[in-house]
This record gives sequence, C-alpha cells and structure tokens, in this order.
Amino acid sequence: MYQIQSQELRTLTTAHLAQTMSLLALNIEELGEKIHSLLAKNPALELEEPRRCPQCLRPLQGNAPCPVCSHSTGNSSEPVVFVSHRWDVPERAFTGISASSEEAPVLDEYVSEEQNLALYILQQIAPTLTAAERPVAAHILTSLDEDGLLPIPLLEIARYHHVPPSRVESVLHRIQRCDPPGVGAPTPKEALLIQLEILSENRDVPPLARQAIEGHLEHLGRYQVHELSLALGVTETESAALVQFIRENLNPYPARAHWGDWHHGSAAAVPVYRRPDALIRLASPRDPESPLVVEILSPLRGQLRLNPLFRRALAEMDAAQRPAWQKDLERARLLIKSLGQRNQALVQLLRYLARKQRDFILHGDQYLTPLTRAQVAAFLGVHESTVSRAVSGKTVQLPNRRIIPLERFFDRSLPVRAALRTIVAQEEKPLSDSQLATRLKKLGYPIARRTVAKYRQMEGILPARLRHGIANHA
DNA sequence: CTATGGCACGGATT
DNA sequence: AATCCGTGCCATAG
Repeated sequence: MYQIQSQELRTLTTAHLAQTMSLLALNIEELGEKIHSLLAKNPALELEEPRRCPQCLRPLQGNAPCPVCSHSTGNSSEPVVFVSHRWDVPERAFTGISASSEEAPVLDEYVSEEQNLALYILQQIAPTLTAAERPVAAHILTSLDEDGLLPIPLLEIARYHHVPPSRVESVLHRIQRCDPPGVGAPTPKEALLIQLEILSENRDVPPLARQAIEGHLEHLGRYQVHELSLALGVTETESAALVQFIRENLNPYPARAHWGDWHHGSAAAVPVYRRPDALIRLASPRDPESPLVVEILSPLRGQLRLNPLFRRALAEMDAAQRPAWQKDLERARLLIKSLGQRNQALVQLLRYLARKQRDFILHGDQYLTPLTRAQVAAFLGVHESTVSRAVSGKTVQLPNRRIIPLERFFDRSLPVRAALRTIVAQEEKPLSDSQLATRLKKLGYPIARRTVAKYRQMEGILPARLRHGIANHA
C-alpha cells in the first residue's frame, strides 16, 4: 500500500510537489486562511456550502423540502446554515485501521455526532424560544464548531436575520447557560468566564479565578504555577490551588471533555487552544476491540471545487483573454489536487501512528512506544522532512476526546512522566526528587535526579515541600 | 546539610 | 545547521 503513495508522488509535477509540501506544513487554521485568500483571488474556485433545515437541523439536498420534519423549506428566504469540517473526499479522508479487519467507516457518523450537540441544546432551550427567535437559535447552533465555540461574530448573525443584536444576544445568552456550560462562547477564555459565573451562583469560587483567566490564561493552560503566582502576587501554594480548581471545574472547550494537554514545560510556541487537525476514533465507540478510524478535518465548511460557471464562460471566451483564464483554472486544479495530496500524506502518517501506537491512543501515556520521525519516514518511504512537516504544529483528538499535539507521539519522556504521576498520586507523604528517581529506576526508567525535577514541573507537580493537602483547598 | 531551580554543555534528532 | 533533551555543576533557600 505504500507503493501507491510513492507512485502518486512520482506523477506529480514539481509545482505540484512544491505546493503539496507547503500545504502539508500548515495546520488546519493556517490552511483555512490560505484557502480563503485563494478563494477570494481566483474566480475559478468555488466553495459549495451544504445546507441544513432551520427547524430540525438535518442536512438538506438542494432546494428540496426537509425530508424529516414536515416543515417545508421551499421558501428560499428561510435562513439555512451549515457547518461541516470533514473532507468531502471519502476514500481519501476516511481510513479504517485495525490489526484484524479493515472496515469502512460510516460516513455520516461524525456529522451526526456534531448534529447531536446542536439538537441536544435545541431541546433544552426550545420551550423558551419564540417563533422569531427560532431561526436565530438554529443559526447559532449549526455554526458551533466541534469545540462548542461560536466562531462567527454576533453582529453577522444579527445582520443576516435583520434583527437587533440584542435579540441575538438574548438567545445566545440562554444557549450559553445550557449544558454543556459555556457552549456558544466566542473564545475559550469567554467559555471559562461563563462557566465560572454559572458556578459562582451555586458555590464559592476562588476570588482570583476570574483575574487569572482574564489575564493569565497561558499559565493556566501550561500548568505554570510559579509564573502565575508571580503574575498575581500570591504564594505558590495559593497559585497551585487556583490552577487545580480551574482545571478541575472549568473547561475551555465546552463540547469536549477535557483540557487539551499542553503542559510540556519548554515554552511551546503553539497556541494552547485549537481545534484538532485530525481525529482518531474507534469505528464502534462501544467496542474497544474495534478498528481505529482516522479522519482528517477540513478547515472549510462545505466542499471546494472548480466553478462550473467559470468553465462554461471559458469555453465561450474569445481567444485574446483566454490564456489568463486558463491559468486561473490550472491554478485551481492544482490547489485541489494538492489538497488531496496533503490529506493523503496526513492519512498515511496517522494510519501508521494509529496502528503502531494503538495502546497509547486507547490506554494512555504509559503505553507510548518510543518512535522517531526518521523511523516513520523510513517505513513510509518518504523523506524525513515530509514527516516533519506533517507533524509540526498539528493536533489530533483521540477517542477519549483529548486533544494532543502530534508531536506527542514522538515524545520519549511521556511514559516516564506517566509513571512519575502515578507514583506521586500514590505516595503516602511527599517524596523528594532523588527518592522519586530511585523509584523510577526500579520501574525501569533510569533517569537522573535533575531530570525528575524537570518532568515534575512539566506535569505541574509541586516540589515535595509544597505538596501537602492542597487537594481540599478551594 | 538537603532539596531544588538555573545555566550550560554535548549528543541526538529534525 | 538548528533545535531539543537529558544531565552535571553550582548557587540558593529552607
């Protein structure tokens, strides 16, 4: 199967190859920007946006009325919005993997999952909605991304429906109060603040929590207890309690179960909160023996394609202007093909990782087997730099809904750090770094005392002397 | 005197 | 060639 790829690569022109490589290096957000700028510049490109019924949120075909609810959508003034982040090139984007069988995943599965969030919320607020508010709510709900955040500005929605922003705001406010709390917030920060507010109605929250979220989110995301204590002017113990409170009770991605795990101590230049570039999930979520499925996410809503009008116009064009248009068409073709190529490369990489690191993906950090990019490159028969580009700056969501950077798959220290965590979690009284080092050595992880200290910091574990009953402190 | 964090070096990885 | 990572040495805090 790896010959397939190199065969395809050989048929590429150098221009193709160059563009594919540059696209490969981009993560989902950068790719989105890039495509949108090209879309604006090149009339031969077109983005076809699928639509959804504003009443029941199900996908629609063309202008046909909604097949599910009897509600007719024939009236074209009815607002219909849709979000899909999956690639519309099934055989490229979806790939079943397993030790035993290779099973084709159900294409609608992911979409319906997303739809469920919208429906779930709709059920909660439906009773409070007036007829006029319903389309607004539908617009908001269908625009939520996989994180449960609302990436489009409130004003845009208001303008679209010709209603005052305050009306939209009122609907949005109700949505944000639904479960999962904070859903519909524009940013992770906002989501945290909303959750904090909701929480504060029922119980006491640390007074500094708000300030910490507003001003020092990056420290929270990275477990930087020390830095946070300096920034807020409190002791490290208080700071640690604060971080713990926030991480246990609040969630920057309302629709996801957990914080993204970003706390590698070396100040990574990667943004802390992002939607993933890819998903790895079980083909059947209930069955832990089922194959893993990898899915590359698209930054676009809908499908990128050549504009049919443009092609028709080109055919009827007089010879003088023709070359320029032809060029646009060629560029558009190239882009689409290169995008497919980028997907292909990512799929190859993720398939390999999913198979090689199945235990890590399903059962946690301590099962990561050491792996280098060079090994992957050798096995896949591509250049090392290709693997590097594919890995850098990208994230995956695992079946447990955690979002991790792809670099994590190549982190040698991860199993050791997992072991460190369990030791500390089970310790009777705080162990010093050197004591920890000897314990780890017994477990087969011979690392130096100094290194224990580094890992400890990465894991957000306080030094021994500060490690007393902070668990109840809140 | 012990525990820990800072700095910097060398080898591996990208 | 540039970067990352583990480690040793040393200063400092408790």
